[in-house]
Amino acid sequence: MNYKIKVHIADDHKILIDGVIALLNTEDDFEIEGYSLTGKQVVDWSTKNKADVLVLDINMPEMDGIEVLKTFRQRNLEIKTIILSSLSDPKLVQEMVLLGANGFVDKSCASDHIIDAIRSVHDGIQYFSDDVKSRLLELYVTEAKVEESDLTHGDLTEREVEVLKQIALEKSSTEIAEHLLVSIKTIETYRKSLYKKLKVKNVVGLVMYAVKNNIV
Amino acid sequence: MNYKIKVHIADDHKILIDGVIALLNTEDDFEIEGYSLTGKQVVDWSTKNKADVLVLDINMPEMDGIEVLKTFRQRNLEIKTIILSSLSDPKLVQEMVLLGANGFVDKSCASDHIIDAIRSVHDGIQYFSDDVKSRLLELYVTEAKVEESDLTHGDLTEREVEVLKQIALEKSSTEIAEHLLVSIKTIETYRKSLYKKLKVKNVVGLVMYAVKNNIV
DNA sequence: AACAAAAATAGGGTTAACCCTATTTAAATA
DNA sequence: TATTTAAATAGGGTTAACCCTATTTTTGTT
Repeated sequence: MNYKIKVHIADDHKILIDGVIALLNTEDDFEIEGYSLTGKQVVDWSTKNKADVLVLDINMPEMDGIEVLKTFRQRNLEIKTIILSSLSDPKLVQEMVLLGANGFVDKSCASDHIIDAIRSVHDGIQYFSDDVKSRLLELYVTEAKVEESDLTHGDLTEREVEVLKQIALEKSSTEIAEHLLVSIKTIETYRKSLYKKLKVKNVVGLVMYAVKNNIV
Repeated sequence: MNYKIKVHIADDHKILIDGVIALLNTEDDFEIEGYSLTGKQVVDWSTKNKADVLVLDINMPEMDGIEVLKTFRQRNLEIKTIILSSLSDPKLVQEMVLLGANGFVDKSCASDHIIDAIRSVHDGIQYFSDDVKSRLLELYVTEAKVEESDLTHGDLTEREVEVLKQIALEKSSTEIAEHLLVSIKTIETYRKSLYKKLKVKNVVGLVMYAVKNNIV
Protein backbone atom coordinates (compact mmCIF):
# COMPACT_ATOMS: atom_id res chain seq x y z
CA MET A 1 0.00 0.00 0.00
CA ASN A 2 1.72 3.14 -1.17
CA TYR A 3 -1.01 5.59 -0.16
CA LYS A 4 -3.21 5.82 2.89
CA ILE A 5 -6.29 8.00 3.39
CA LYS A 6 -5.42 10.58 6.04
CA VAL A 7 -8.28 11.11 8.47
CA HIS A 8 -8.84 13.70 11.17
CA ILE A 9 -11.61 13.18 13.73
CA ALA A 10 -13.49 15.84 15.65
CA ASP A 11 -15.95 15.02 18.44
CA ASP A 12 -16.35 16.21 21.98
CA HIS A 13 -16.53 12.65 23.28
CA LYS A 14 -13.08 11.14 23.58
CA ILE A 15 -14.51 7.65 23.87
CA LEU A 16 -16.19 7.98 20.47
CA ILE A 17 -12.93 9.19 18.92
CA ASP A 18 -11.11 6.21 20.41
CA GLY A 19 -13.78 3.93 19.00
CA VAL A 20 -13.50 5.35 15.49
CA ILE A 21 -9.70 5.22 15.61
CA ALA A 22 -9.78 1.59 16.71
CA LEU A 23 -12.23 0.85 13.93
CA LEU A 24 -10.12 2.54 11.25
CA ASN A 25 -7.00 0.75 12.49
CA THR A 26 -8.63 -2.60 11.65
CA GLU A 27 -8.31 -1.56 7.99
CA ASP A 28 -4.92 -0.98 6.40
CA ASP A 29 -5.78 1.95 4.12
CA PHE A 30 -6.37 4.58 6.81
CA GLU A 31 -3.97 6.81 8.64
CA ILE A 32 -5.14 8.87 11.64
CA GLU A 33 -3.99 12.50 11.40
CA GLY A 34 -4.87 13.44 14.98
CA TYR A 35 -8.15 14.43 16.53
CA SER A 36 -9.96 17.44 18.02
CA LEU A 37 -12.33 17.75 20.97
CA THR A 38 -13.74 21.16 20.02
CA GLY A 39 -14.54 23.03 16.83
CA LYS A 40 -11.88 25.58 17.64
CA GLN A 41 -9.26 22.84 17.86
CA VAL A 42 -10.24 21.66 14.37
CA VAL A 43 -9.78 25.14 12.90
CA ASP A 44 -6.45 25.62 14.71
CA TRP A 45 -5.27 22.20 13.57
CA SER A 46 -6.25 22.95 9.96
CA THR A 47 -3.99 26.01 9.73
CA LYS A 48 -0.87 23.86 10.13
CA ASN A 49 -1.91 20.35 9.17
CA LYS A 50 -3.63 18.50 6.35
CA ALA A 51 -5.83 15.45 5.93
CA ASP A 52 -7.90 13.91 3.15
CA VAL A 53 -11.06 13.43 5.15
CA LEU A 54 -12.47 15.14 8.20
CA VAL A 55 -14.99 13.29 10.35
CA LEU A 56 -16.91 16.06 12.07
CA ASP A 57 -19.43 16.06 14.90
CA ILE A 58 -22.02 18.84 14.89
CA ASN A 59 -22.53 19.38 18.62
CA MET A 60 -19.26 20.52 20.09
CA PRO A 61 -18.34 23.12 22.72
CA GLU A 62 -16.69 26.47 21.85
CA MET A 63 -17.46 26.19 18.15
CA ASP A 64 -19.88 23.77 16.56
CA GLY A 65 -19.56 21.81 13.31
CA ILE A 66 -21.55 24.38 11.37
CA GLU A 67 -19.16 27.15 12.32
CA VAL A 68 -16.22 24.93 11.41
CA LEU A 69 -17.63 24.33 7.93
CA LYS A 70 -18.33 28.05 7.45
CA THR A 71 -14.73 28.85 8.36
CA PHE A 72 -13.40 26.19 5.99
CA ARG A 73 -15.56 27.55 3.24
CA GLN A 74 -14.31 31.10 3.73
CA ARG A 75 -10.72 29.86 3.58
CA ASN A 76 -11.52 27.70 0.55
CA LEU A 77 -10.05 24.69 2.32
CA GLU A 78 -9.98 21.51 0.28
CA ILE A 79 -10.92 18.76 2.69
CA LYS A 80 -13.65 16.19 2.29
CA THR A 81 -15.99 16.29 5.27
CA ILE A 82 -18.26 13.67 6.76
CA ILE A 83 -20.81 14.84 9.29
CA LEU A 84 -21.16 12.47 12.21
CA SER A 85 -24.45 13.30 13.82
CA SER A 86 -26.85 11.92 16.36
CA LEU A 87 -29.63 14.22 15.21
CA SER A 88 -30.32 13.87 11.53
CA ASP A 89 -32.68 16.77 11.07
CA PRO A 90 -33.25 17.05 7.30
CA LYS A 91 -33.09 20.85 7.27
CA LEU A 92 -29.73 20.67 9.01
CA VAL A 93 -28.49 18.14 6.49
CA GLN A 94 -29.47 20.47 3.67
CA GLU A 95 -27.63 23.35 5.30
CA MET A 96 -24.56 21.15 5.68
CA VAL A 97 -24.66 20.22 2.01
CA LEU A 98 -24.76 23.92 1.18
CA LEU A 99 -21.71 24.43 3.34
CA GLY A 100 -19.87 21.74 1.41
CA ALA A 101 -20.27 18.60 3.52
CA ASN A 102 -19.65 15.47 1.46
CA GLY A 103 -21.21 12.79 3.61
CA PHE A 104 -23.55 12.07 6.48
CA VAL A 105 -23.43 9.22 8.93
CA ASP A 106 -25.84 8.81 11.78
CA LYS A 107 -24.23 7.81 15.05
CA SER A 108 -26.80 5.09 15.50
CA CYS A 109 -25.63 3.43 12.27
CA ALA A 110 -23.62 0.25 12.14
CA SER A 111 -20.03 1.27 12.78
CA ASP A 112 -18.63 -0.05 9.51
CA HIS A 113 -20.74 2.50 7.63
CA ILE A 114 -18.22 5.13 8.62
CA ILE A 115 -15.53 3.17 6.76
CA ASP A 116 -17.60 3.07 3.59
CA ALA A 117 -18.36 6.74 4.00
CA ILE A 118 -14.71 7.76 4.29
CA ARG A 119 -13.70 5.73 1.23
CA SER A 120 -16.64 7.15 -0.77
CA VAL A 121 -16.04 10.81 -0.09
CA HIS A 122 -12.32 10.31 -0.65
CA ASP A 123 -13.21 9.03 -4.12
CA GLY A 124 -15.37 12.10 -4.66
CA ILE A 125 -18.67 10.33 -4.11
CA GLN A 126 -21.21 11.75 -1.69
CA TYR A 127 -22.26 9.38 1.07
CA PHE A 128 -25.51 9.38 2.99
CA SER A 129 -26.31 6.68 5.50
CA ASP A 130 -29.67 4.95 5.01
CA ASP A 131 -31.09 6.64 8.06
CA VAL A 132 -30.24 10.10 6.73
CA LYS A 133 -31.63 9.15 3.32
CA SER A 134 -34.94 8.18 4.89
CA ARG A 135 -35.17 11.44 6.79
CA LEU A 136 -34.45 13.46 3.67
CA LEU A 137 -37.04 11.50 1.75
CA GLU A 138 -39.54 12.12 4.52
CA LEU A 139 -38.97 15.85 4.22
CA TYR A 140 -39.15 15.67 0.44
CA VAL A 141 -42.52 13.95 0.57
CA THR A 142 -43.77 16.38 3.22
CA GLU A 143 -42.82 19.29 1.00
CA ALA A 144 -44.61 17.63 -1.88
CA LYS A 145 -47.73 17.25 0.28
CA VAL A 146 -47.65 20.95 1.11
CA GLU A 147 -47.48 21.71 -2.59
CA GLU A 148 -50.38 19.37 -3.17
CA SER A 149 -52.67 21.32 -0.87
CA ASP A 150 -52.06 24.31 -3.07
CA LEU A 151 -53.47 22.68 -6.18
CA THR A 152 -57.00 23.77 -5.34
CA HIS A 153 -56.21 27.49 -5.76
CA GLY A 154 -58.46 28.61 -2.94
CA ASP A 155 -61.82 29.69 -4.26
CA LEU A 156 -60.64 31.17 -7.52
CA THR A 157 -62.82 30.44 -10.52
CA GLU A 158 -61.49 28.63 -13.58
CA ARG A 159 -61.49 31.85 -15.56
CA GLU A 160 -59.62 33.70 -12.83
CA VAL A 161 -56.93 31.03 -12.68
CA GLU A 162 -56.62 31.19 -16.47
CA VAL A 163 -56.13 34.97 -16.36
CA LEU A 164 -53.69 34.64 -13.47
CA LYS A 165 -51.63 32.16 -15.48
CA GLN A 166 -51.42 34.56 -18.40
CA ILE A 167 -50.48 37.45 -16.13
CA ALA A 168 -47.68 35.35 -14.63
CA LEU A 169 -46.45 34.72 -18.17
CA GLU A 170 -45.85 38.46 -18.50
CA LYS A 171 -48.85 38.97 -20.77
CA SER A 172 -50.63 42.34 -20.72
CA SER A 173 -54.38 42.68 -20.27
CA THR A 174 -54.67 43.47 -23.98
CA GLU A 175 -52.83 40.29 -24.94
CA ILE A 176 -54.90 38.20 -22.55
CA ALA A 177 -58.12 39.74 -23.87
CA GLU A 178 -57.12 38.81 -27.42
CA HIS A 179 -56.22 35.29 -26.32
CA LEU A 180 -59.49 34.72 -24.46
CA LEU A 181 -61.58 36.65 -27.00
CA VAL A 182 -63.12 39.07 -24.52
CA SER A 183 -62.84 42.80 -23.82
CA ILE A 184 -59.79 44.29 -22.10
CA LYS A 185 -62.21 45.59 -19.49
CA THR A 186 -63.29 42.06 -18.68
CA ILE A 187 -59.73 41.02 -18.02
CA GLU A 188 -59.28 44.06 -15.81
CA THR A 189 -62.30 43.03 -13.81
CA TYR A 190 -60.72 39.63 -13.29
CA ARG A 191 -57.60 41.36 -12.05
CA LYS A 192 -59.72 43.31 -9.59
CA SER A 193 -61.50 40.24 -8.26
CA LEU A 194 -58.17 38.44 -7.97
CA TYR A 195 -56.83 41.33 -5.87
CA LYS A 196 -59.85 41.12 -3.62
CA LYS A 197 -59.84 37.34 -3.24
CA LEU A 198 -56.11 37.04 -2.72
CA LYS A 199 -55.96 40.16 -0.57
CA VAL A 200 -53.13 41.77 -2.53
CA LYS A 201 -52.58 45.33 -3.71
CA ASN A 202 -51.35 44.86 -7.28
CA VAL A 203 -49.94 42.53 -9.91
CA VAL A 204 -46.90 41.88 -7.73
CA GLY A 205 -49.05 40.11 -5.17
CA LEU A 206 -50.68 38.07 -7.93
CA VAL A 207 -47.36 36.84 -9.27
CA MET A 208 -46.23 36.07 -5.74
CA TYR A 209 -49.31 33.93 -5.24
CA ALA A 210 -48.92 32.28 -8.63
CA VAL A 211 -45.33 31.28 -7.94
CA LYS A 212 -45.99 30.05 -4.41
CA ASN A 213 -48.92 27.98 -5.59
CA ASN A 214 -47.21 26.53 -8.63
CA ILE A 215 -49.61 28.05 -11.08
CA VAL A 216 -46.58 28.73 -13.23
CA MET B 1 -54.09 -17.28 7.39
CA ASN B 2 -57.52 -15.71 7.60
CA TYR B 3 -56.76 -12.67 5.46
CA LYS B 4 -54.83 -12.26 2.26
CA ILE B 5 -53.68 -9.04 0.63
CA LYS B 6 -55.64 -8.61 -2.58
CA VAL B 7 -53.45 -7.36 -5.41
CA HIS B 8 -54.29 -6.08 -8.87
CA ILE B 9 -51.52 -5.68 -11.44
CA ALA B 10 -51.44 -3.30 -14.39
CA ASP B 11 -48.72 -3.38 -17.04
CA ASP B 12 -48.74 -3.50 -20.80
CA HIS B 13 -46.33 -6.43 -20.83
CA LYS B 14 -48.08 -9.68 -20.13
CA ILE B 15 -44.81 -11.42 -19.40
CA LEU B 16 -44.05 -9.00 -16.58
CA ILE B 17 -47.51 -9.55 -15.11
CA ASP B 18 -46.98 -13.30 -15.24
CA GLY B 19 -43.65 -12.86 -13.52
CA VAL B 20 -45.10 -10.80 -10.69
CA ILE B 21 -48.01 -13.20 -10.26
CA ALA B 22 -45.63 -16.16 -10.08
CA LEU B 23 -43.55 -14.26 -7.56
CA LEU B 24 -46.51 -13.37 -5.36
CA ASN B 25 -47.75 -16.98 -5.49
CA THR B 26 -44.56 -18.14 -3.82
CA GLU B 27 -45.81 -16.31 -0.71
CA ASP B 28 -49.02 -17.37 1.05
CA ASP B 29 -50.36 -13.95 2.06
CA PHE B 30 -51.18 -12.64 -1.40
CA GLU B 31 -54.24 -13.09 -3.56
CA ILE B 32 -54.26 -11.94 -7.19
CA GLU B 33 -57.37 -9.94 -8.03
CA GLY B 34 -56.88 -9.95 -11.78
CA TYR B 35 -54.69 -7.82 -14.01
CA SER B 36 -54.94 -5.08 -16.66
CA LEU B 37 -52.95 -4.45 -19.82
CA THR B 38 -53.99 -0.82 -20.29
CA GLY B 39 -54.84 2.11 -18.05
CA LYS B 40 -58.40 2.08 -19.31
CA GLN B 41 -58.79 -1.53 -18.24
CA VAL B 42 -57.68 -0.60 -14.73
CA VAL B 43 -60.29 2.15 -14.47
CA ASP B 44 -63.02 -0.14 -15.86
CA TRP B 45 -62.01 -2.91 -13.49
CA SER B 46 -62.05 -0.53 -10.51
CA THR B 47 -65.71 0.39 -11.03
CA LYS B 48 -66.84 -3.16 -10.26
CA ASN B 49 -64.00 -4.75 -8.32
CA LYS B 50 -61.83 -4.08 -5.32
CA ALA B 51 -58.30 -4.81 -4.17
CA ASP B 52 -56.02 -3.71 -1.34
CA VAL B 53 -53.02 -2.88 -3.46
CA LEU B 54 -52.62 -1.85 -7.08
CA VAL B 55 -49.28 -2.41 -8.78
CA LEU B 56 -49.26 0.15 -11.57
CA ASP B 57 -46.97 0.68 -14.55
CA ILE B 58 -46.60 4.24 -15.84
CA ASN B 59 -46.14 3.66 -19.56
CA MET B 60 -49.24 2.02 -20.89
CA PRO B 61 -51.29 2.42 -24.09
CA GLU B 62 -54.68 4.17 -24.20
CA MET B 63 -54.32 5.70 -20.74
CA ASP B 64 -51.11 5.93 -18.76
CA GLY B 65 -50.52 5.45 -15.05
CA ILE B 66 -50.70 9.16 -14.37
CA GLU B 67 -54.18 9.40 -15.86
CA VAL B 68 -55.25 6.36 -13.87
CA LEU B 69 -54.13 7.97 -10.62
CA LYS B 70 -55.88 11.23 -11.52
CA THR B 71 -59.10 9.34 -12.16
CA PHE B 72 -58.80 7.44 -8.88
CA ARG B 73 -58.23 10.67 -7.07
CA GLN B 74 -61.29 12.31 -8.56
CA ARG B 75 -63.40 9.34 -7.51
CA ASN B 76 -61.76 9.32 -4.08
CA LEU B 77 -60.94 5.66 -4.49
CA GLU B 78 -59.27 4.03 -1.51
CA ILE B 79 -56.62 1.75 -2.95
CA LYS B 80 -52.95 1.66 -2.07
CA THR B 81 -50.85 2.10 -5.18
CA ILE B 82 -47.32 1.06 -6.00
CA ILE B 83 -45.75 2.57 -9.09
CA LEU B 84 -43.72 0.06 -11.05
CA SER B 85 -41.45 2.08 -13.24
CA SER B 86 -38.44 1.67 -15.47
CA LEU B 87 -37.78 5.40 -15.53
CA SER B 88 -37.36 6.80 -12.05
CA ASP B 89 -37.32 10.47 -12.91
CA PRO B 90 -37.45 12.31 -9.57
CA LYS B 91 -39.90 14.94 -10.83
CA LEU B 92 -42.21 12.19 -11.96
CA VAL B 93 -41.97 10.48 -8.59
CA GLN B 94 -42.91 13.72 -6.89
CA GLU B 95 -45.93 14.12 -9.17
CA MET B 96 -46.96 10.56 -8.38
CA VAL B 97 -46.74 11.22 -4.65
CA LEU B 98 -48.97 14.24 -5.18
CA LEU B 99 -51.47 12.04 -6.95
CA GLY B 100 -51.51 9.67 -4.01
CA ALA B 101 -49.06 6.92 -4.92
CA ASN B 102 -47.89 5.01 -1.86
CA GLY B 103 -44.79 3.28 -3.16
CA PHE B 104 -42.20 3.17 -5.90
CA VAL B 105 -40.30 0.20 -7.19
CA ASP B 106 -37.83 0.39 -10.02
CA LYS B 107 -38.17 -2.43 -12.54
CA SER B 108 -34.43 -3.00 -12.37
CA CYS B 109 -34.71 -3.77 -8.65
CA ALA B 110 -34.41 -7.23 -7.18
CA SER B 111 -37.79 -8.86 -7.66
CA ASP B 112 -38.42 -9.55 -3.98
CA HIS B 113 -38.52 -5.80 -3.38
CA ILE B 114 -41.99 -5.76 -4.84
CA ILE B 115 -43.11 -8.15 -2.10
CA ASP B 116 -41.75 -5.88 0.61
CA ALA B 117 -43.35 -2.92 -1.11
CA ILE B 118 -46.81 -4.48 -1.23
CA ARG B 119 -46.68 -5.49 2.43
CA SER B 120 -45.45 -2.03 3.41
CA VAL B 121 -48.08 0.02 1.63
CA HIS B 122 -50.76 -2.38 2.81
CA ASP B 123 -49.66 -1.57 6.36
CA GLY B 124 -49.89 2.13 5.54
CA ILE B 125 -46.14 2.63 5.21
CA GLN B 126 -44.75 4.34 2.12
CA TYR B 127 -42.19 2.30 0.23
CA PHE B 128 -39.42 3.61 -1.99
CA SER B 129 -36.87 1.29 -3.53
CA ASP B 130 -33.23 2.21 -2.91
CA ASP B 131 -32.80 3.29 -6.49
CA VAL B 132 -35.69 5.73 -6.30
CA LYS B 133 -34.42 6.99 -2.95
CA SER B 134 -31.05 7.75 -4.50
CA ARG B 135 -32.60 9.66 -7.38
CA LEU B 136 -34.75 11.71 -5.06
CA LEU B 137 -31.77 12.48 -2.90
CA GLU B 138 -29.84 13.53 -5.97
CA LEU B 139 -32.58 15.97 -6.91
CA TYR B 140 -32.81 17.21 -3.34
CA VAL B 141 -29.10 17.99 -3.24
CA THR B 142 -29.22 19.58 -6.70
CA GLU B 143 -32.06 21.85 -5.60
CA ALA B 144 -30.05 22.85 -2.55
CA LYS B 145 -27.09 23.68 -4.78
CA VAL B 146 -29.27 25.84 -7.02
CA GLU B 147 -30.53 27.77 -4.02
CA GLU B 148 -26.97 28.36 -2.97
CA SER B 149 -25.88 29.80 -6.31
CA ASP B 150 -28.68 32.34 -6.16
CA LEU B 151 -27.16 34.31 -3.33
CA THR B 152 -25.09 36.50 -5.65
CA HIS B 153 -27.97 38.13 -7.60
CA GLY B 154 -26.15 38.22 -10.91
CA ASP B 155 -24.68 41.58 -11.71
CA LEU B 156 -27.37 43.71 -10.18
CA THR B 157 -26.12 46.69 -8.22
CA GLU B 158 -26.87 47.11 -4.52
CA ARG B 159 -29.36 49.86 -5.29
CA GLU B 160 -31.12 47.75 -7.90
CA VAL B 161 -31.50 44.83 -5.50
CA GLU B 162 -32.89 47.21 -2.88
CA VAL B 163 -35.49 48.55 -5.31
CA LEU B 164 -36.32 45.03 -6.46
CA LYS B 165 -36.94 43.99 -2.86
CA GLN B 166 -39.34 46.88 -2.34
CA ILE B 167 -41.15 46.10 -5.58
CA ALA B 168 -41.59 42.50 -4.48
CA LEU B 169 -43.10 43.80 -1.25
CA GLU B 170 -45.89 45.36 -3.34
CA LYS B 171 -44.58 48.89 -2.88
CA SER B 172 -45.26 51.43 -5.63
CA SER B 173 -42.54 53.55 -7.19
CA THR B 174 -43.82 56.52 -5.19
CA GLU B 175 -43.53 54.63 -1.92
CA ILE B 176 -40.06 53.35 -2.79
CA ALA B 177 -38.96 56.86 -3.76
CA GLU B 178 -40.12 58.19 -0.38
CA HIS B 179 -38.38 55.34 1.41
CA LEU B 180 -35.08 55.82 -0.41
CA LEU B 181 -35.37 59.63 -0.48
CA VAL B 182 -34.99 60.00 -4.25
CA SER B 183 -37.27 61.04 -7.12
CA ILE B 184 -39.96 58.73 -8.46
CA LYS B 185 -38.23 59.04 -11.81
CA THR B 186 -35.06 57.60 -10.36
CA ILE B 187 -36.92 54.54 -9.14
CA GLU B 188 -38.47 54.16 -12.57
CA THR B 189 -35.02 54.22 -14.12
CA TYR B 190 -34.02 51.39 -11.79
CA ARG B 191 -37.05 49.47 -12.94
CA LYS B 192 -35.96 50.00 -16.53
CA SER B 193 -32.41 48.82 -15.91
CA LEU B 194 -33.75 45.80 -14.03
CA TYR B 195 -35.90 44.90 -17.03
CA LYS B 196 -32.89 45.15 -19.28
CA LYS B 197 -30.52 43.19 -17.04
CA LEU B 198 -32.99 40.46 -16.22
CA LYS B 199 -34.39 40.37 -19.76
CA VAL B 200 -38.02 40.68 -18.67
CA LYS B 201 -40.90 42.72 -20.04
CA ASN B 202 -42.51 44.12 -16.91
CA VAL B 203 -42.89 43.97 -13.14
CA VAL B 204 -44.19 40.41 -13.42
CA GLY B 205 -40.81 39.22 -14.60
CA LEU B 206 -39.12 41.09 -11.79
CA VAL B 207 -41.24 39.42 -9.13
CA MET B 208 -40.65 36.08 -10.80
CA TYR B 209 -36.92 36.62 -10.57
CA ALA B 210 -37.15 37.87 -6.99
CA VAL B 211 -39.06 34.81 -5.86
CA LYS B 212 -36.87 32.33 -7.70
CA ASN B 213 -33.73 33.91 -6.30
CA ASN B 214 -34.97 34.18 -2.75
CA ILE B 215 -34.76 37.95 -2.66
CA VAL B 216 -38.07 37.87 -0.82
C1' DA C 1 -90.24 27.75 -9.60
C1' DA C 2 -88.51 31.60 -7.19
C1' DC C 3 -84.82 33.78 -5.24
C1' DA C 4 -80.14 34.80 -3.90
C1' DA C 5 -75.36 34.59 -4.78
C1' DA C 6 -71.59 34.29 -7.60
C1' DA C 7 -69.43 34.51 -12.13
C1' DA C 8 -68.60 36.51 -16.57
C1' DT C 9 -69.02 40.35 -19.11
C1' DA C 10 -67.77 45.52 -20.09
C1' DG C 11 -67.50 51.02 -19.93
C1' DG C 12 -65.42 55.64 -17.85
C1' DG C 13 -61.91 58.00 -15.34
C1' DT C 14 -57.34 58.33 -12.55
C1' DT C 15 -52.88 56.90 -11.41
C1' DA C 16 -48.93 54.33 -11.74
C1' DA C 17 -46.04 51.92 -14.85
C1' DC C 18 -43.39 52.01 -18.84
C1' DC C 19 -40.48 54.14 -22.99
C1' DC C 20 -37.06 57.69 -24.53
C1' DT C 21 -33.61 60.91 -23.35
C1' DA C 22 -30.11 63.19 -20.34
C1' DT C 23 -26.83 64.83 -16.54
C1' DT C 24 -23.59 64.10 -12.71
C1' DT C 25 -20.71 61.15 -10.18
C1' DA C 26 -17.94 57.03 -9.39
C1' DA C 27 -15.06 53.29 -11.00
C1' DA C 28 -12.21 51.04 -14.22
C1' DT C 29 -8.63 50.99 -17.64
C1' DA C 30 -5.54 52.51 -21.20
C1' DT D 1 -3.68 61.46 -16.14
C1' DA D 2 -7.03 61.10 -19.68
C1' DT D 3 -10.68 58.35 -21.42
C1' DT D 4 -14.22 55.17 -21.17
C1' DT D 5 -17.71 52.68 -18.79
C1' DA D 6 -21.06 52.02 -15.39
C1' DA D 7 -24.04 53.84 -11.65
C1' DA D 8 -27.15 57.03 -9.64
C1' DT D 9 -29.90 60.65 -10.51
C1' DA D 10 -34.22 62.80 -12.91
C1' DG D 11 -37.72 64.99 -16.56
C1' DG D 12 -41.52 64.44 -20.52
C1' DG D 13 -44.87 61.74 -22.80
C1' DT D 14 -47.70 57.30 -23.72
C1' DT D 15 -49.82 53.22 -22.39
C1' DA D 16 -51.32 49.88 -19.38
C1' DA D 17 -52.87 49.09 -14.81
C1' DC D 18 -56.00 50.14 -11.35
C1' DC D 19 -60.60 52.07 -9.06
C1' DC D 20 -65.74 52.58 -9.35
C1' DT D 21 -69.94 51.14 -11.31
C1' DA D 22 -73.17 48.07 -13.87
C1' DT D 23 -75.55 44.28 -16.74
C1' DT D 24 -76.30 39.50 -18.11
C1' DT D 25 -75.69 34.73 -17.22
C1' DT D 26 -74.90 30.90 -14.43
C1' DT D 27 -75.28 28.40 -10.22
C1' DG D 28 -77.07 27.06 -5.96
C1' DT D 29 -80.66 27.04 -2.40
C1' DT D 30 -84.89 27.09 -0.25
